[in-house]
Amino acid sequence: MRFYNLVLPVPLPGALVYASKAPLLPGVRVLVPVKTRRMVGVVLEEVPEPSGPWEIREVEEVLDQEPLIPQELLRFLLWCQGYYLAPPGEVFRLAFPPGFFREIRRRYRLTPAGRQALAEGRAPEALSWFRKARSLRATRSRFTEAELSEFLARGWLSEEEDLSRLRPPEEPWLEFAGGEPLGEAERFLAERGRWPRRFLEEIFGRKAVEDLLRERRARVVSLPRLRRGPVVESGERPRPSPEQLSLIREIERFLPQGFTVFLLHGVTGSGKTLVYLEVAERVLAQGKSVLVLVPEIALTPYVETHFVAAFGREVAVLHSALSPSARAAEWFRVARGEARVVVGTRLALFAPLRDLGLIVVDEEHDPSYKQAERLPYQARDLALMRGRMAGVPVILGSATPSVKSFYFARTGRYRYLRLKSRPSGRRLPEVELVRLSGPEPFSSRLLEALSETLSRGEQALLFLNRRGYAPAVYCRECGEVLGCPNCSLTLTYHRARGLLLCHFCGHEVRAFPLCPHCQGTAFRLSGSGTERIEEELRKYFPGAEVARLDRDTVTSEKRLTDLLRRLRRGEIQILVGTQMVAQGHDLPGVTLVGVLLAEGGLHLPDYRAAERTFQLLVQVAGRAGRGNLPGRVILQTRLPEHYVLQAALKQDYEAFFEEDLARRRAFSFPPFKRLCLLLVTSVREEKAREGAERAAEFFRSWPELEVLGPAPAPLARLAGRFRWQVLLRAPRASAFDRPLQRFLEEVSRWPSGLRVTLDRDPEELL
DNA sequence: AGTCTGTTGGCC
DNA sequence: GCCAACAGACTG
Repeated sequence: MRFYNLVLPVPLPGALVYASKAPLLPGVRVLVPVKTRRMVGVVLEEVPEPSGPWEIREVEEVLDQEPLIPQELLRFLLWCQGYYLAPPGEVFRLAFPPGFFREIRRRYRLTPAGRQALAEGRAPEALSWFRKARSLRATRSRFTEAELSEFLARGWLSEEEDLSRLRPPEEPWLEFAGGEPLGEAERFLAERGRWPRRFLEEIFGRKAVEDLLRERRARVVSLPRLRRGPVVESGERPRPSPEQLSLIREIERFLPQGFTVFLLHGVTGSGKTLVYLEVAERVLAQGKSVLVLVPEIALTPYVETHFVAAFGREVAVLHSALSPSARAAEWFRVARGEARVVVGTRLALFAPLRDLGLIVVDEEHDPSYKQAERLPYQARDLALMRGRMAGVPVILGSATPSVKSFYFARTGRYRYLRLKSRPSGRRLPEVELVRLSGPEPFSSRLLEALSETLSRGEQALLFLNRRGYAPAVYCRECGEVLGCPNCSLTLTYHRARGLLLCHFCGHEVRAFPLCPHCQGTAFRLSGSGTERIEEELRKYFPGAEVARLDRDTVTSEKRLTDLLRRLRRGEIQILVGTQMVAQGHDLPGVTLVGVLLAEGGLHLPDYRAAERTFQLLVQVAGRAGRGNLPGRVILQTRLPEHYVLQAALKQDYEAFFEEDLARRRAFSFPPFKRLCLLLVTSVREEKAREGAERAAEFFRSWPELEVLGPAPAPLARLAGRFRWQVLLRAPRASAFDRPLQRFLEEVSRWPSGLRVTLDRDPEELL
């Protein structure tokens, strides 16, 4: 018997030991019994026979012939686990497509006998629900234990284990048999070696494919499904400019040195993608693989198209909008080394690439790289660690680098590469600040600019980071604001839906209820959201077509592309939107960009609020004048003197950076110190407070740590739970390791009813 | 004693 | 995360 440490898909603090007669390689998956359940486990390492008091159970089945997770990734996952102090099962789940690493559950399904009983009316109509296979959990909410066992005893239901989705979906491919290719279809196949039968039949017809098989010019093999990628003509890559070429040379000069970080600073459209492509080509030629991270699902098609044009089906795409089977198939192509380039969002960081040779993080400043829920990891930061552990270069690209990355470039830890030239023929937009006073959402300056733009037949984009009609509603009688009963947030009025909504927990009430304080019936709306702005614009410009782009109007990918298409065709004159409009869409007809409240977001309790606002303003401004016409940007603000607005006015990144860095130095924020945020929540307020006080007390005994708090979180109550927080500060990240470890051990002995979450390197202090 | 409901410890 | 075991409340 041999013994192995296994990671299981449950939030256990460590690995468990199982026995196996056959030797197992680290990184393979096995099926094991856990208490009364069965689960997939991942082999970590062989261990000596343990002498603990528990019984060692045996591995039931080996799921993979070869490890799907390369050694390098395995080590990286363990590092992540140690850094975030998360259960290894939670971290390992990130490294698999949905379904590959999970508990195996029972399902119940109608048998032929059950079907017949239903048809003859002998079985209750409710039984027809089992025409689809159903989980035990879903079944329990509909039927009692007694009913279920009766159905089983009568033979109407069968019980089975759900072993689907443990492996990727496959499909038949044709493999070229060799020799001199004859005919069109055969030449096409010979060029590729093998290709999905489905696609061959689409191009050459069913008969041609059958002929190939009958004449034994090709054979059928089963391989992972190939995703239908973008249709791209290959070989039309532009040549790098002299400026790009010198940067490419610079990066290539450092390739043999292993881990090096490059910060590629260049405006959108300045050709960063071409630099990535050229370096990637060099790395692939050395037989290594390339990982390219993009912040948003919506940006993958753009980057994907360029990479597919260059590297064809060596490119795999990974993001959460792929169907589970598509994601599994793409993932498996990567694990088997069939795709050596991965383009994807933050989850692609954990792609099982073999012989990793390069990591690219595009738009590295983007806040989407930080996962907000569950395990709060920062994919950009982790990409640097994966690069360091694998000994490979990392390129961070951005038009507005994060303060942290720019600081490291300044101090020489990263190599700084600047792409200065703009895409040909495009001038910097003309930016102006307009002071906003009084409650009106529009300044006269903006209204004038809008009518000028419309009269020239051009388009305008207005930006306001607040959806709904009015962000707050006050009672006219007692003056109280209508708040969410579960959260410490005001309810937002959505006029079209006739509802008051909590934007956090989704709580909704019909507009307008009685005032919960005084039973008053009259209300006053305060402030404006995109819905109200849209309405006002219709009043000011009755002839213009006004459209709105926010989460309320854009509920699907299709509606977004429809809206953007209408805009490009000139069917829309004014588009109002939340930050969705800031994201990299190319809108050639837009010559005027208006930001209704440019300092919105600056007041947030977040040391990066200034950075985020500046980046957003530069990005929104970049939407103006991307076609042949010059662009104009109007930033409305109540704080025109603020350094962020002054820097945005001049579109001067370095001015912003210097000022922001000085502030961070003065207040001991990153990059000068490291932070860790501890959140204690409970349905009982005093429990949350006591927990936070105990935590603060605990950390005060560690001399290297500075304890700020405890204090109620800025969002003091969310979804019915009270929230208290403690902020820890230290000179080095490693100073947190021991104290946090000890703390988590202690928390496990605390009475229940409290939830403690850790956020290492928090980016928002909410 | 039997039955139901809510809480809690531990998974090898 | 989830199950089983347990405690306590209520029933007959």
